[in-house]
Amino acid sequence: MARYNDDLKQLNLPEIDKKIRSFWETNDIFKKSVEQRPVDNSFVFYEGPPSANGKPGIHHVMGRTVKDIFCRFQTMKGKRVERKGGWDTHGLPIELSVEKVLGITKEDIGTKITVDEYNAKCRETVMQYKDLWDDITRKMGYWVDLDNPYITFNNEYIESVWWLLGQLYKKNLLYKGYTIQPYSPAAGTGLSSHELNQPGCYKDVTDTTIVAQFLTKRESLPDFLHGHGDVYILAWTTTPWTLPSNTALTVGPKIDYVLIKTYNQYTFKPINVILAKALVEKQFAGKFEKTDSVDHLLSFNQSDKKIPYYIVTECKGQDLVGIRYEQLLKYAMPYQNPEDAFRVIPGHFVTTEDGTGVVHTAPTFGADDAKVAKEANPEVPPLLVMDEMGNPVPLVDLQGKFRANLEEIGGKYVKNEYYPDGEAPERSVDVELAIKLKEENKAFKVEKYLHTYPHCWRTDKPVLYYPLDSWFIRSTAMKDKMIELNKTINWKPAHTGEKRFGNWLENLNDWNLSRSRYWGIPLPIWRTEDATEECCIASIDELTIEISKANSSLGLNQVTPEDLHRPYIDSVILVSKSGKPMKRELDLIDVWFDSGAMPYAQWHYPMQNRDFIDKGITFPADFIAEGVDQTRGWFFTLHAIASMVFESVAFKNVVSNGLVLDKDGVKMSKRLGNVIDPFETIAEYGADATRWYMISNAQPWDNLKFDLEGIDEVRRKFFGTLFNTYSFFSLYANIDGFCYSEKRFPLDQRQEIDKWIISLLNSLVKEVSDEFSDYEPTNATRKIMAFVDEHLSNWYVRLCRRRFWKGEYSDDKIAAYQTLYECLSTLSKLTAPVAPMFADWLYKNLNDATGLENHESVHLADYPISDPAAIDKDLEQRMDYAQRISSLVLSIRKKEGLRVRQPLKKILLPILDPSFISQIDAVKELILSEVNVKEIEYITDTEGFINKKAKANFKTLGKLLGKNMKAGAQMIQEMDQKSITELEKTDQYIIEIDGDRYMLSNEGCRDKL
RNA sequence: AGUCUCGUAGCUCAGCUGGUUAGAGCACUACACUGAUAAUGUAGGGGUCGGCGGUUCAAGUCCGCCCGAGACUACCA
Repeated sequence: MARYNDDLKQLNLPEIDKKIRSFWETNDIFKKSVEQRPVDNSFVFYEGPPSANGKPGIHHVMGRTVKDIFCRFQTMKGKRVERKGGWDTHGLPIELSVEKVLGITKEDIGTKITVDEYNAKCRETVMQYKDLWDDITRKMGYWVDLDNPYITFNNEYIESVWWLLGQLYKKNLLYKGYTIQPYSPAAGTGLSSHELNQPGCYKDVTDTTIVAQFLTKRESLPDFLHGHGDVYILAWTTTPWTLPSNTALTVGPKIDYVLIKTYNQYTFKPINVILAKALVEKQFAGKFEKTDSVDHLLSFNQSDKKIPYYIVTECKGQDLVGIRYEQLLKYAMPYQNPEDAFRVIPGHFVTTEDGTGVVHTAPTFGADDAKVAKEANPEVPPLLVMDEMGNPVPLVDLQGKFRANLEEIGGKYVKNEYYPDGEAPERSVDVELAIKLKEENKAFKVEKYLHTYPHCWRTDKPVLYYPLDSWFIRSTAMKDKMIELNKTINWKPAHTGEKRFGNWLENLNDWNLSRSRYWGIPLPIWRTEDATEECCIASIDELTIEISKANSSLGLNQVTPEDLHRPYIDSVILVSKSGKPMKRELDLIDVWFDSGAMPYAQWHYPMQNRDFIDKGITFPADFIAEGVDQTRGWFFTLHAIASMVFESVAFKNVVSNGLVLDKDGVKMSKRLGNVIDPFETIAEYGADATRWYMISNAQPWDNLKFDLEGIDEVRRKFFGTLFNTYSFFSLYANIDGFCYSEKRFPLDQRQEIDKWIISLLNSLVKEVSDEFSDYEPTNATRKIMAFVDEHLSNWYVRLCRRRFWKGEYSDDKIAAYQTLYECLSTLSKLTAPVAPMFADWLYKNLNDATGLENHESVHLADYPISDPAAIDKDLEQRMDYAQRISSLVLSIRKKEGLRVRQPLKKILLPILDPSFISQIDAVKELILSEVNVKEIEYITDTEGFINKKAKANFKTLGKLLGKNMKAGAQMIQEMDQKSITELEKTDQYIIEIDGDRYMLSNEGCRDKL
């Protein structure tokens, strides 16, 4: 006779893990679970590819648990859920780790090591931890196809990416332009924000700051500024070396400004200066004193201790817009439209927190500056000059030196830090300029100032903000489309989509695609030397055709490279329409484009599998999940590419999970040694307990304070209880030989308590399915836990124990077995998405013994469907009464010192309405045996035992009584027995408060005993 | 600096559109059970709901400010 497996004397989750894992592998359960479902009923899931360059951490277990849960759930709901794995193989972290291993820096590439050697090393390194990843994937029970993953460095993948870029190019969404980017002159490279955010990059530095006096041109002044003599505008800078590149002053249109008469503290010349009203006291602190008398001002003498200042008039920033001024330092003029330079423009970013409320604007060295200058009408030109080659260039070169032809500052580094050791001059350019301005009556104030400033993580020297040439995607052109499409996406949690992602889209900038690196997807754009002609290659075939054109036209002998990476692709020369040679733009593309391209590139679309996308078979995704940190990363790039190329969303539902912190809420880091090793955790506690803990403890999008004791609690409390329940069942079922071979008893032939637990079970099935459908796994697990612990184990099994061991193999006993079996079997399915191994172990133990279903694994079974006919809410309610009355009685016993062992004759139960009696009668026996009492006597108010009290129903009465609510509640509380009886009978009771009469009904008062 | 999230018992978390005495689990204490026993059950103590102010008859819940934690974006004269 078939037996229920009872090998395990006590719960051993790691043991179960091992058994089930090997069962899955030998029997190909994952594959079967996917393939048994129809192709035309798919649930599309995208795997955000991890980089195998780092080791898997506990947070990866978290993220992948979320992914796994919904994929497994949908599979059991009958969907075909393909789960193609993938590897992210490009990007800076990989380059950095290679450089670390080889002990080289970027400068060495091309000298100490060739580009192809370097790239070969990257290719090799990127998969260094693949085995660890495959291992954790298996051990944590994450089902994803590891055999056919997409790999972003493959030619097919790159080709799809090129095709996408080609689409953007055709739509005129790709362009080359310059932006201000962090740049390290010492390292000769632009820095990404990722690099800038390395720890220790922001340091406190003391800089020489200048409040400069910009002399306005009289004829451009508005009327109210006339007649005061020379008027200067004050502007503050922490980077005086940018002053020669100044081309505008920016004011806040709504900010209040004042005109002040005073004297320059260095030259003592009388001056009139304009600055923000809010900053007057800050700028005129110390040496200055305010005066209301013009005479006092005029009588000022150099030997006076304090310099007086007098406020002449005030105005709004808007009134200053358009004023022109003399160039402060005349080293060079903008090569284009110099007549539009040196004027006051409006800018909304201006604040009055620091400085003067007027921003010195040098469009070549500040991102805000460049933006506001562009927005001005007419556009303010940046200070660019022509170099020997006839190219427009800023006054500072790529080494961080002023250009040679700039008089005394020519050839000098803009910061002393850039000089080789020991060669820095005593006076930095900043100081030199400060002195010069002081002497020329152009400096209002020179001060040292302490602030944080970013430094290059490699050279440890300050970063420069510098205009660099880059390729951009004109995402701003598609902004509205992206916003509109985002509104159709179901974000979990909603605020990540509405706020974080929504705000990001509202403030969208063009996407800077360029990266000047070596290991990544090359930009497929070729240009002639003079940049007048260009082409964008969208496939390998196209490249081959263009190469042969170039070969015949230019007499070359090129072949299509086997590897599309640098350096091979760099040597390809194409020919333009007019017959000129074209070279590839040397940049690589942002790796984020790689991952955003994954819906298409994973299938080598459109060169292969056209239908997958065109017919919507694998696009868009029904579901994706990743950390919140991907909001501007993967979530955005997926969305941007889908919006721009396909005018579609890329995903319909997205779960963004939070961080995994240590148990004290501190971020895990190697430095602090608070990192949890996922392998150890799973080996010790089992994958299921780990997964269940992570999901049930906090919502996936809240940060999780990861505490091993929490896993232990889940193991004991939840899995332990379920295991014990099963052990209990199998112990007696094996003795009695129950194999569910008898016909299933209809519910109405079973005991009240059987009907009850089956009713609850069906309610649970509905709730849990709804929660999973709604991407709420935490609620689902919490509901299952409550059922298992509170109802199944603590009530059903405990009260029914006797039925399992007492007497013959009777119908009642069989009914009990059937009931418990059904609960356990259903639970195995309900829990399968979260605890796939334990669930399968439980399912197989049950089903292998009874053969009731023909599935070899729970993951091939269908998710349970709630049977509404089995749900009896009245029954659920009266059992709830029974539980509560029992608890109440036990509590009274406790208070009175009457042990449960001591039988009591009867309990008195006050009854408020007659339906209550029939409800209690149905569960009477349960209560009596539970509390060891012989009988229950119902008492009603007619017998005078009950002292009734009425209580206000605040919710309904609040509207009626308004501010008299408090008094009313008090009056109701004090109602006597007669009035209460009266109220119950007539359904009305009149109270009077402050002369106002109110008529109350039963609805407004609630009986309370 | 900005945007967003969070702050409820020693710990981890529930508290729906504002409504009566703010709830679970763990831990702790006491007890019961001894045919689920390296298991199970019951009872109990424990909270000025981060702080201040406002709206309201009524605020853990709504609004403002502040404090603290975290994430992202930016680094700005």
